[in-house]
Amino acid sequence: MAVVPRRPKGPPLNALRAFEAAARLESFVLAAEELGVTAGAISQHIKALETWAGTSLFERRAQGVSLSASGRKLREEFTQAFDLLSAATQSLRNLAPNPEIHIAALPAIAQLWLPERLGKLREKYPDLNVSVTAMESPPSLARELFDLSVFFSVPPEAKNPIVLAQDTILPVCAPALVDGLDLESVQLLHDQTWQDDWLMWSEATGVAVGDPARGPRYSLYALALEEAKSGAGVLMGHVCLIEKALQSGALKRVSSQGIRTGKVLSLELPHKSRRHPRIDEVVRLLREEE
Amino acid sequence: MAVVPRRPKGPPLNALRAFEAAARLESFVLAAEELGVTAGAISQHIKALETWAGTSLFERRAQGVSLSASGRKLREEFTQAFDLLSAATQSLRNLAPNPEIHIAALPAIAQLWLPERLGKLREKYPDLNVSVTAMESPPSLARELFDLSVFFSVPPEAKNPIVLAQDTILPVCAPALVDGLDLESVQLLHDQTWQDDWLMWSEATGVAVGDPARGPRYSLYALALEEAKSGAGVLMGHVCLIEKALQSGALKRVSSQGIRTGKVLSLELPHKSRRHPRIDEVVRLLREEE
DNA sequence: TTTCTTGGCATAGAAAAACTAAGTCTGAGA
DNA sequence: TCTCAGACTTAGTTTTTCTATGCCAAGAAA
Repeated sequence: MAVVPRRPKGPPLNALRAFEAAARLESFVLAAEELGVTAGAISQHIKALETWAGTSLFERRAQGVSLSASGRKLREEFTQAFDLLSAATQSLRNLAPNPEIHIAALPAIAQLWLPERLGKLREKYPDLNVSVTAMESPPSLARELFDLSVFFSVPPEAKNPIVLAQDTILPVCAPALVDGLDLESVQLLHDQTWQDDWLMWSEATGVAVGDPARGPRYSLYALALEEAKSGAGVLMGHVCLIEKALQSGALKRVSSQGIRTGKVLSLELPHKSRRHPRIDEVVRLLREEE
Repeated sequence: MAVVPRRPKGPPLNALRAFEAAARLESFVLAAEELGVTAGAISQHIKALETWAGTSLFERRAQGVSLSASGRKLREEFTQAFDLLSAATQSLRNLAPNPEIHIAALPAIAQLWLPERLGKLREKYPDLNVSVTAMESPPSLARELFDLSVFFSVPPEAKNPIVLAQDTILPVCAPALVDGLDLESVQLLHDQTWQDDWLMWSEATGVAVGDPARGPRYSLYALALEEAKSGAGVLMGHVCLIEKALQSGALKRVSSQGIRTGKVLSLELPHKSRRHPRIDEVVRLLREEE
């Protein structure tokens, strides 16, 4: 009692941030991904915080963590605080004379859809400073420092998406393969993350394709596309991503029956108060309004 | 253009905290003190942040820094964010089974006023876990993790102070010295931070004391008090701090003319939403209501 | 003037924190 | 039963952060 220690320090800020992310996502792995570190780091942060607070924050289960009752109450407070902090940081970034425009997109979109548009953008506004980060799932724009994101989503999912295109799929292959093609026996090419494209198309059109799961899988859609161009098989093409290959004749439609997947190519922006000063120019161009 | 780097990281959180403190206090030195580090550390954080943002945040002058126009706009945002964060941290701390009660006080108060009360407190609630930190100026209770502070202040200064006592001063000395004492020639004892006590008293009472600045200075009031007890001279006594010495007879009043300094001994609490669950018991006892 | 004091800057080295990598453990589902 | 996902642990490394020191400039004081 009545010791006189040095000024008491709060817990490490990074540990608080780790807690907030883990609490919001209810997963150390997802939190780690959002913060760009390994899950082990998150685990350590949480442990440090639990030690500091003298209380346990998560209930560890073998297949994932869940917030303990006490942790749940805190989540809201911390999320609010870090949202504000993130907004302030965005303002700070926008102070710079010509701040970079950070775009987040699905790898396939980043490789196949964006480049052409960004080329035009650069032509029109040569001073803009754009960078693109590819990732599997859309970042929280309230938290991460992106100025714009382009992903596929099912419509009621996002808050205020700007719909750029419907996602329409139809099979395509190299011109050499197209004559006398038998969809029931030819190799089918798949993207890792869109494994049921073939099944969906076959069911929707009634066209028989044999085993819809046969054939090689690629971790990148752009890779599958290259393979298709060189005649490795038939790819289920997402129209908005293969426009260029169709125009140039590098790929041909195998069937004219395109179907909608129900997803849309959607563009999202952060809250108004934290938008990049020149984001409107970019959005207008991406929507092809000019 | 269109590189695909790893997930972009924001600036280090600690740098943001340093900026917030420096911006609010408009001084690296004060910010360093608040955060419990050296000024050099703050300087480095700010520089890192300025590099990250590509903009300068402070205008450096030889006798201190001032916020640049762009920095000023950000201050409010960051202060809000860190206030929230600090509140959330407080909630976290209060989750623990029996969280410590952190008291901040002026060194003199921590040494001379608190101990007796804390003794009673311990007697009445033996399970309470109290710690005391001495510091020269009152901490921001919205920011630092204190549950209660006791300082001298001039009334309109604090937001919601609980006034514990008026600050009344009068000269005291050891019993052996009191007979035939000549205030114009005896040694006067001073506390470093209350150098004008003697002048104020002399002017208010009209009693001549010779040169009011003569005699030794002590960096701690408790030290001056000990010296007075052992007969080194006459101390300007702050009544609320020397009650015990007067009661025990270790010190005698040299004059019965006490005057008010205009300051009050005041107790402050953080905002309601972040108070320690058992703070009311402590406050009641410190106010001597029970 | 000259000197002193205050507040900030730069740098090197030391200390602390954060991160990764690799292996372990556990429960769920095939 | 086997496999897998998700979390944990630990050791070692890398990165960040901090301190200590000396320096400099401008205002205050002598």
